[in-house]
Amino acid sequence: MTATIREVARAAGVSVATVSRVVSGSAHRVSDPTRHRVLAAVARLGYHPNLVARGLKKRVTGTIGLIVPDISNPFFPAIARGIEDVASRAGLAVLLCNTYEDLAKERTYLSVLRKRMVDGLIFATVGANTGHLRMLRRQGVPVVLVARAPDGVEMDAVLVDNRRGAREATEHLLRLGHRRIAFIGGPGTLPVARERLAGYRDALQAAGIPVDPARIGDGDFHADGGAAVVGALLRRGAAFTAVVAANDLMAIGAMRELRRWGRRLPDDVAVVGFDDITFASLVDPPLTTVAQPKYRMGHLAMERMLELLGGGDHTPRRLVLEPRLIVRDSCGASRGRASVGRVAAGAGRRRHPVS
Amino acid sequence: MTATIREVARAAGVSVATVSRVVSGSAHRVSDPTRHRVLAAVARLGYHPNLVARGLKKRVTGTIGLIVPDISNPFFPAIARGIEDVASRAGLAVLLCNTYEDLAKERTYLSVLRKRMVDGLIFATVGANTGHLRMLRRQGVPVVLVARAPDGVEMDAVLVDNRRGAREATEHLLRLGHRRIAFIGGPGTLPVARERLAGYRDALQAAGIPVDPARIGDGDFHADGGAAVVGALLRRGAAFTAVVAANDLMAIGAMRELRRWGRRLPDDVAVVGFDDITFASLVDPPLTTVAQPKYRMGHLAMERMLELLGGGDHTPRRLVLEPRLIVRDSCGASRGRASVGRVAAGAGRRRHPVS
DNA sequence: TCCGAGATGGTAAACGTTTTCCACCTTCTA
DNA sequence: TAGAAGGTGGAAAACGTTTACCATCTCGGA
Repeated sequence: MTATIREVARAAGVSVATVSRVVSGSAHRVSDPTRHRVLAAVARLGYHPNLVARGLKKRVTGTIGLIVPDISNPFFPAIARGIEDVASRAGLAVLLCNTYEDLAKERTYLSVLRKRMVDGLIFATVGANTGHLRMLRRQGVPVVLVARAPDGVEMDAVLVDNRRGAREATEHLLRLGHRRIAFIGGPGTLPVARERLAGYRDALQAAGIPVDPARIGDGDFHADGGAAVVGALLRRGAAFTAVVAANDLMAIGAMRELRRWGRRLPDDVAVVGFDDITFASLVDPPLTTVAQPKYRMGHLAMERMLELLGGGDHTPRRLVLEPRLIVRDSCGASRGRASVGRVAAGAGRRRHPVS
Repeated sequence: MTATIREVARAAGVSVATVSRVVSGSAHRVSDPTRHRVLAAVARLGYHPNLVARGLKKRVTGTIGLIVPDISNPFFPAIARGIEDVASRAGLAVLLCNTYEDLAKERTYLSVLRKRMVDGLIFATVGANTGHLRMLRRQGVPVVLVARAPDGVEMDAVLVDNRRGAREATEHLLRLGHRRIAFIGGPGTLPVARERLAGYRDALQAAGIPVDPARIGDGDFHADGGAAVVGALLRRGAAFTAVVAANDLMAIGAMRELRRWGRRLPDDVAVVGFDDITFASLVDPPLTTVAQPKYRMGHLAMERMLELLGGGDHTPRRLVLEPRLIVRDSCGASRGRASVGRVAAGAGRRRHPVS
């Protein structure tokens, strides 16, 4: 079908070695006349080197695998773009795989991408289970984790301080005078979800407010899940004037559900999310949220991957970036109803609790 | 690093052929005792077949390439998911590449994925330029186009009737009594953008309303672009009571900008989008839009790819699906202010034109 | 007892590259 | 004029599989 290097060699009247030298631009010098004859033959036959064969010989494929849990959560495309930009500058292609938070699928993809199909692996997906990761590391496959990492495993990772982010979000609500703050968590199996829950607890405890399990629900990081948790809370008669969601998708779903129940946002209920996906600023009211430097995380993760690929220092490095609270309207702060000063002075207003 | 088939053979005391037979599950029978010895060796050494080598020999790699213009537009992840679900059931991995609407990047990726790195290619990205596509086809690479296809090129494609979708969106606005309808188009180079513009024109002309170029702006399919177009229209003093946007992202951007200018939605200006991305129903007001069957399109495209890969009938088939108007609040229809009947009877209300 | 048919498993040739040697020419220097 | 040095390009051995072909063994039937 496609021409092989052998046919080009025959057409140009040279050896395959010579053809290989001119098309792969190796250090070996080839005289100008031969080079031109080869190039002419290449053009005439429409030859493109077979990358699989090259990969077999050179032991590198020029592709890296990126495993994400859910490509329809805009958070991950944002990271992916950071990764891709760096990768494509380095001439690498990115093989993107979706696990839909399914560990079995993650394992399947892993064995598909196994060593040599891919030069390195970036995971944005891993839950608590780390067996396969350790195995990879033992086999010397370059791996970097991004956005999510299990605790206490020694691997390269680019993360955000989730606990601190959730704490700041909660503290912001506390400063605005809220005392009954609900929490929509992620799947309890995910470390990232547990960390955000911990941050929420930290803030409450620091303010001397007891953590009420009746105001905490487990979501699934999807909009519908966020709506479901809020619905359950309301049906159960839980009382809250504010909600912290463990990600923006759930926050947005929660807002939709709250509105369905006739609650005004942010007057009856304030909402804060996590991630700062593009749409956070486009929903109504614009969502106050804890921003993760998504593009930058992807960027850094891929740069680290490049180092690993280049045979640099292999002692794992954990990069923890700082999240940043972005105040928009969904928390009510911009309406100036409760000034931070007044609240800080202990004059927190009373809102009428939901339900 | 990783064990090779040769080492496994030595460890199990058999030939490489035997190992290959048991791990690749070929038709050739191997006795139970040998099979077990081999499997034991495989497990002991942590052997995984090198897919690159296998790909070289078998002439298939088990991966297909998916080239999309913009992964951060949720429209494409939705299609990707349809593709991936079918692909992964068939044991194929999907190599996803982003071109960011850049033809040069598209060409680069193409040459990276060139024959043998990938068994087939699904394009969701192609503009008017088809040279490289024809070339691919001539070389016998299975290609299927999804969501976007240049006119008059004979290739497999799964599309939506864009012209009709845009016409229906515009007609809906006309039925609601609007007479001054602006249009936010996509890049004029994209056939898909031109088709939607044509649909808008069709509707206006059928209603006997002249098409006013001053109410038409070219966007870029991004939210910011939609906002920019609306901003320019308003600054220019264009008069309109409704906007049709060539995609949801631009519609959402337009809504944001309209609000910045103090316009109430949908009372002052009605907005209709195209695509029905997830967030269309989550913004405020929920966006009336022309839904594309995204998941299904991906599904069908990948199924066609499977047929092509299976060596089935190679005469190109063009599948054109019907779009569906989804009425939400952004067009004002749900508020019942202008009944369809009254408007149809010629009693269309007058809204005060914008600016 | 012998022959043929299965069943089993080994040998070696691909697959399309890259790269290490090595050989041949020039050309320059002594 | 001989020898060295440097510039070119060819031969062939990998890379890790799969698979066509072949050899051997076992066993049942004549």
